[in-house]
Order: sequence, then structure tokens, then C-alpha cells
Amino acid sequence: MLDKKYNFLEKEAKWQNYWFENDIYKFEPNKNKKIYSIDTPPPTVNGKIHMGHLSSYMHIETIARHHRMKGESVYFPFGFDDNGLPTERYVEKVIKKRAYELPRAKFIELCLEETKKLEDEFFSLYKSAGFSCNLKQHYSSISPRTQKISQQSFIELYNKGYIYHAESPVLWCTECRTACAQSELEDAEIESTFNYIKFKIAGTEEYVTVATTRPEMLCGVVCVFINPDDKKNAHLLDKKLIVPYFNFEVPVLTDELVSMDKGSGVVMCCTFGDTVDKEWQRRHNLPIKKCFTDYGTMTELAGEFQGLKIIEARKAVIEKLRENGLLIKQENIVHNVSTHDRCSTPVEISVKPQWFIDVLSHKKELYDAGLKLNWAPKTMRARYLNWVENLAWNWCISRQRYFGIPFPVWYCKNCGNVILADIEDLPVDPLKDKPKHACKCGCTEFIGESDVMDTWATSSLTPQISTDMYTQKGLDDSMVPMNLRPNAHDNIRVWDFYTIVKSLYHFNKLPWNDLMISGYVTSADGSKLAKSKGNNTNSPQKIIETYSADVTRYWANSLTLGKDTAFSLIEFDNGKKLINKIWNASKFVLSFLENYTPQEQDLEIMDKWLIEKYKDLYVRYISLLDKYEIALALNELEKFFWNFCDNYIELVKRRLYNPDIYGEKQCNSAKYTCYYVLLGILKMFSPVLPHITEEIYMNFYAERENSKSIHISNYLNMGEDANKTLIENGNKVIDILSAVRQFKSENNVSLKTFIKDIKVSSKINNFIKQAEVDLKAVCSINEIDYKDGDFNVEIGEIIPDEQ
RNA sequence: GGGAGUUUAGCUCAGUUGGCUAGAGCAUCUGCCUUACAAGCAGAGGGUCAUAGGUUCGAGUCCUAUAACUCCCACCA
Repeated sequence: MLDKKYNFLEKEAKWQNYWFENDIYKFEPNKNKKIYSIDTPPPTVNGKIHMGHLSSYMHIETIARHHRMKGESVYFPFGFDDNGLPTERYVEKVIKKRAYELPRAKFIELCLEETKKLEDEFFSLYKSAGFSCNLKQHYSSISPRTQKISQQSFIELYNKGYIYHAESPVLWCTECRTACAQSELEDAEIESTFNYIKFKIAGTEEYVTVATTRPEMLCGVVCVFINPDDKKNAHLLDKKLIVPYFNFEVPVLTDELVSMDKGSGVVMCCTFGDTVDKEWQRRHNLPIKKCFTDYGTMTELAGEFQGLKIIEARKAVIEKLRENGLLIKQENIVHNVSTHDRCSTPVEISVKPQWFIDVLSHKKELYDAGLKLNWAPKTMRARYLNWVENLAWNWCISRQRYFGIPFPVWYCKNCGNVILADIEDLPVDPLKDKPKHACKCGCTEFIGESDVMDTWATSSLTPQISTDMYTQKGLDDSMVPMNLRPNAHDNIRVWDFYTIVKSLYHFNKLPWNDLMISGYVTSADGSKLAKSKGNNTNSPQKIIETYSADVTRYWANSLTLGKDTAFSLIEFDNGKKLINKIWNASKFVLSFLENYTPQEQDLEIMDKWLIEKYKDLYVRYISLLDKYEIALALNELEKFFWNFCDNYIELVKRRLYNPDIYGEKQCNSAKYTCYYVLLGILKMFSPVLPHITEEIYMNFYAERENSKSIHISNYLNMGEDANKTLIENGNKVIDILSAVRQFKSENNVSLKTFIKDIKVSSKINNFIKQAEVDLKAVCSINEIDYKDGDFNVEIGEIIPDEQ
């Protein structure tokens, strides 16, 4: 039978190995079974996983196991996102060198080595958490198979006209030395100065004041703007202004984006200081002047400041302006700046040929897709819609980096024409491979594209990449829409958005039906946990070793979906108590069932009551989990379980112990009820607490049910139409029990102390009489008198305990 | 500036489509070693459900306004 104490360290490892070795969670499609498919988030391989990630996976776990217990074939694949900038940044930190300091091939080799190490760590963590995804077979976003799918997607979208190559303004990170996408931006508050600078009006001795936070860009000024309604400055319109210190003339133009109340109402425009400059350049067809290099140092345009970094140049220019009496005043300000999420460097705007996926022309379809998808919780839809509405840039998918999937593209040396690889040759590396055919112009010399793709250009294909492990069909829509995309809310604008883009463009289909969005786990002080920050002091490994995987899963699944929660260890104590209780209750109940084989029979009234309550719970539990209301479902189940322990078991204990006094049939009735209700409870707990439920199941039920694991059995359905009247009436019996307990507690006597008699008034006395034997036994009362009337319990004399 | 969320007991939070006396855990207090569990059990105290209006037979729940905090987005001259 069950051990006296439950040793989770030993048992959890035992069952994890058992599941792994016996392929318990293997995906076995079967005509008679519905498929439930999950687009599992592949963890980005760029550092240690933290409790936030872990809790999010534990939600997915519960849903996967829930559908398995419902008898569906669950496709729960697993993979790693191990290419791209996040991984490169991680590897640069580990090897303490920047990528450009090493030969390209050497750096890529190091990336592969380091990611392998991290992936092994992830793998063992996922196993120790009891995850039921297919750990034996997983995808990698840098593998040749994935490269093939990703390159094919590029070629198809290029041919469909969604992808274009252009030299246009692009968000640029001078630290990572690459273009980036709008979704990689993060706000940061930065202290700066607002500088009021004198611009001389050409041909006069008069000045006009221009305010700027970026005086280092004076060398790149192309014009000055005023608002068309600005009467005060209207006289400037036919004049030229002289850029201070750099001494060249620029025209004065009008644009309604200029606010008259900021600074002097006169604003300088360079290409490009910020996103408004980008807009002005487009509207007014302004010349493009690059005043800093891709590495963030000033160009020859800056004259004596050439070679200085942007920040250094800013200080130096201000100093020169001050010396020359061109600086009127400075205000200290704190303003929000867009920074790159990978390195926190302020993002600049630059111009370089890049590959783009057009999203701006398809905002409407993308928006509508958000309306059609089923979001859990519902409010997360607004975040997606808000993002789509505010899109300002097409999706730049080229990165001037190394460890990514190459573009299947060459350029003709002669005419510059774009040559695409043939689909059957994929994957290709244009720096090593050559195109099969000559260019249309007859030229046979080519330059391979050296940029690599944004990591999201590939991970946006996870429905195809992950299902390919099963279908072997590559870029294919036969398993789309998948049932579920789960992730945390930070990925709505990134992974979710990009996946929707690709699925619509390729297949004109939604990638999934449902999205389940988890909240963040913050550190105790409310700050964000991040792989890159050092504030994840409670490592998942440590927590699981200390508290067990089951308790950790209990904690994660008690969190409200979508809501951020400060991490607190106190919450783990509830889980510990629950596990302990399940163990003890099962140990107790099963000790009576060793030689018992359940047989249909007439049941005692309170046994019927419990089974009706079980039916009621069963229906609500399944329906809540179907709606991704995990915490609510778990809460309902817990309430039922504690009621089972504290009321039902207490009520039938005497019958179980003493068939000679209470009758063989009455004893078997309790055994029958315990056998099935406990089994049903264990099965319902099994998605959240897979280890302890497996241990109990395998010790007792497995051979009786002829099953290899609780996790490939189905939930126990004892009927779905609960008899509400029976439940209500039974609850009244429990009320009587409570009244007696309260009386004894208030009189400071033990619960086993006898009471001479009680008087029950109710309108269901015939019902209560059927439970009289149990009631007398659990309450230690000698007599019950009945009266007709409103419900009331009067307690009689206490019979003192014999010494 | 746009959007979303939160505000319920000392603390952390549940509360589904409006419906009996607003719940749980922790903490506090009282009692009980009850033939599973003292890591337990039985009880008790503790709330103007942020504020002000409104709809309704009935509001923690719906509507309007206000306040505080959090997040996302935009602004960034």
C-alpha cells in the first residue's frame, strides 16, 4: 500500500523516467480521436529560464493534460528558438567578445556549441517539471529542416509580392550593428538637455531660436519647419537659415506636425533624428544626410567631430556652441527614448538596403484576424488590436548579423537583379552556394546576400515547423489552424502578431483557434524578471528541488490567467498542504479497499449525495478548463476534495471500520463510493499534480483499470445530470454536523464527547432520517428527535467523558 | 495623448451570465493528541467590496463620473 510519508524527490524522478522510457505522452493520432494541437512556445536560447517562463509552461501543461484526459490525441510538440540576435548576444557575453571580432564561421560554430549546452539544461529542467510535451523529438530554429521551411516561406512571400527589398529608413541599433523591428523597441526614460540654439537668418543680423535635444545632428540638418498657421514665424518662409557653427544654409518649410508651443515653434529637421523626421523626409522628399555611421560614430559630415560617438559628439558640439555664443539656454529634461530591447541602446534611424515584409498595407486583415481569434483572457484581444492600429513601420526582416537563417538570395554582379534559390535546393547558404542559372542579363557572377533573417521571420512559422515533425510536409497548412497558441502577454505584439501575418499571407487562414495568454511573474518588489537581468534569485531548478514539481505546478496554476503576480514563496505552502492531504486521504481510503472489487449496489443516502456532488463538480470542472479558467477549475476541485476529506470521510468512517456493527452492505456502499470518487478526484488533479496522482494510481488503480498510467486514462464520468435536490438535502445533513461541531467547540469539549440528544427541525426529516446512522456516529449523539418546521438544530446535554 | 488592467478582511487574493447571511489561504484568538493526516481537525473574531451618483424587486458584479497604482502603445523637435 502507500508509504507512510510521500517522498516527492524520489517519486517525481521515478515517474519522470517512467513516462520518458515508456513514451507515455507519445502523440498517437487515431481516427476515432479528436486532435488537440498546441503551438508550444520554443524557449529563446539566450540564458537561464526563470519562474515566469516556468509558470507559463505549467499552464500549457495543464491544458495539454486536460485534453489528453478528455480522450483527445494531444499534439504537444517541443522546440528551441536558437538562432538570431538574442542567442548571439548571449554567446557574446559568454565568450566575452563581440561577433565582429571573430571570423563569421568561427562565431557561428561557437553559437552552436553554446546553445547546445543551454538546451541540455532546458531539457533537464523541463523533464524535472514533469512536462508532457514530446521531449524526445524537438525542433530547432537553426536546423537545416527549419531553414528550408523558413527560406521557402521567404521565396513564396516574395513571389506573392508581400516581401520587397528597398533602401529606406529603418530602425537601427548602433550597439548590435543591425537593423531591427518596431516590435523590438522598448521605452526608456533618459535624462537629457533641451538646447535653445541660435540660427541666423541669412542676409540679416537677426537670429531665430531653435530648440533641440540632438545638437550633434546639426551637421545633418536639411531644413527647418514651422507650422503653416504660425503667424509669429511666418516671415521666415521666404528666407534661408544658417545652421550654427557648421555654417550652411537650409530652407524654411511648413508642416502641420510642428507644434507652435514647443520651444520657439521653429524645429530643425535632419534625416534622421526621430520618427517625425522620417515622415517629413517622405512627405517633402528631403535629401538624406547620414551624420553617423552604422557603429554610432560621427561621419565626415560632422567635420572636426568625425569619429566621436554620438553622445560624445553631443557634449562637444554643445561646448562649441556655448563658446561661440550660439547657445541661448539649456533645460534639463527627462524624456522617453526608444531603445533596443536586446541591449537598451537608444535606437537610431538609418538608411540601408533591407528586406521588408509589407504589413502596413494589410492592417485591416490583420486587425480582423485579431477579432476572429478566441483570446483567453478576452481582454488580451485589445492589446493586439492596439498594436496593429499603431503599426508605423513595415516589418524589416534583414539583420546585419551572423547566426541566423540566410536569405536564399543572390544579386547579379552585372545588373543587380535579385536571384532566388530553387525551392528543391533549399536550404542554401548564398555565401557558399551558387545559383543554378545565369541571370536574365546573361551574367554568371553573383554576390550572395550576407544579411541573415530576423529570428521572428522563422519563429512566426512554428505552426508549420512543429507540425512538420509529424506531417513531414514542410511549409504546409494541413494542421492549421492549430487549437492553441499559448504565451505570455509580452509576445502578443511579436510572436503572435508575426505568426498571424505569415499564416494569412501564406494560407489565408488563421494560425490557431485559441490563444491563452499568461501574465508575468514579477520579483517580490514588482520588477520584471528577465533572463538578461540578475533578479531571478529563485531559480526554477532550486524551487522544484525544494518544493517539488507538483507544488510548483499547483502554485503556477493558482495564478489568474493573464495577470501579473509578484513571486512569493508563501503561496507554495498551500500546495504543500494539498499534496500532504491527498496523500493521507488516499492512504486512508485505500487501506479499506485492498480486497474490495467494486460492484453495483444500492447505496446509502450520503454515498449517493457525494456521487451527485461529484457529477456536479465534474461538469463544471471540465467546462472551466475548456475555457482556460485553470485557477477557477482547480479551486472548485480543491473545495470538493476538502469537503470529501473533512465531511464525507468523517461521516462514513465508522461504517468502514465496523461492518459488524453497521452492516456489510452499508460498509460496501461506502467502499464503492470511496473507490470511484477518489479515483475521479485523482484523475481531475492529475493535470496539475501529475506525480502524486500517478504514484497513488499506479499503487492501486492501475492494475484494476488495466492502464499503464493515470495520464493516458480518461476522466471518470459518473453521469452529468446531478440531482440538485439530493445535493441540497445532503448539505443539510452536513449543516447538522457543523452545528454539533460548533457546539462542542464552544463548550471546549472533544469532538468524540457524547451528546445525549439533538432536536432537528426541518421540512426534509424523512431524508435526514436516512442519514441518521451516519450522523449519530460522526457526531457522537445518542438520540435525534425530529420536528416539522424551519431548519434548526437544538443540541442537548453533554455526557461527560469517562476518566 | 490612446488603450488595458487593478482597487474586496491585517496580508495575498477568489468571486463565471446581477440572486439567499460577500469567500479562501496566511496571520490572530479559542478548543480538540478524534483507530489517515498536529505539516492535522473543529471553531471564533475581522470587510461601508476605492469614492460619488445611476439602472434594477435586487449591485462586489451593469452604466456614468472621480481618485490612486500598474502595464501596453504613441509622443520624443
